[in-house]
Amino acid sequence: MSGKNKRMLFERQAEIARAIAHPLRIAIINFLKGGEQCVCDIAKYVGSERSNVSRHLSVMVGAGLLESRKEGLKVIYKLKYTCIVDFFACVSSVLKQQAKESEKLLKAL
Amino acid sequence: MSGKNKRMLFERQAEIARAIAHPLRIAIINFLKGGEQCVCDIAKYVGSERSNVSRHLSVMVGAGLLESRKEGLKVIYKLKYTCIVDFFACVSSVLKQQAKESEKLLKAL
DNA sequence: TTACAATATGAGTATATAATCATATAGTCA
DNA sequence: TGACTATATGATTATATACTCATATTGTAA
Repeated sequence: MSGKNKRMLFERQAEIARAIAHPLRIAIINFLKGGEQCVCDIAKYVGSERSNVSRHLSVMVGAGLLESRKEGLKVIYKLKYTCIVDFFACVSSVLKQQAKESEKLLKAL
Repeated sequence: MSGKNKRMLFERQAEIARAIAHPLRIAIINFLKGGEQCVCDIAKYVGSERSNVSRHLSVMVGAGLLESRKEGLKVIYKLKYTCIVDFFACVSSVLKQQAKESEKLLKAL
């Protein structure tokens, strides 16, 4: 792959990572793992203003992580690619290893 | 898990995602997949100022993704958790699916 | 039609992040 | 010692992101 194409790929990958990189959005992804949900229920779940949640949802739609459909007054969002969830498997293993390290350190005191 | 602990977990996960979410840092991670490297070589590889690269490296060290050691004048950085690389497997599959979609759309015109 | 509910979005403000340049620190070697 | 190299970091500026409030849009139902 050429340098220019690599740069474009890294840019797109960063876009997706940025779309994940917010605690509220991670909470939303976790909620949507259990199935599609409307904005109002997502807002209730994550405990934030609907307008704010709506913006975070559109960030993720923009990055291609979510898709939505209308159902009467409501807009229903769902995860488009379930493999996003795998990301958290990796992150969790990192956090676990970090926790182990701190534990070791603690015992050494 | 309690709501408070969940929030803390999401915060830590977001921290890690943020530490990945920059094209330069993704380029660095890709470079380090091949083995540990000094700042000067990383800077050459990604085509950026050493001071800038140094900052990006410290962001990733701060999030616990990298570790470093001194070797004479040089500081050598390496990936601490190789599973970080798995994240890109997921992202790549998302990008591939998105590319397929655009292709379909293109053919329909 | 009017009143209401769910969602989206513009505007403003606050905060975070990134890049650059200058400078500091630490190690090497003549 | 002094000159040099690799790296880190303070200060500045530019840009991006997040949150809030007010308002617009769209659909429902009386």
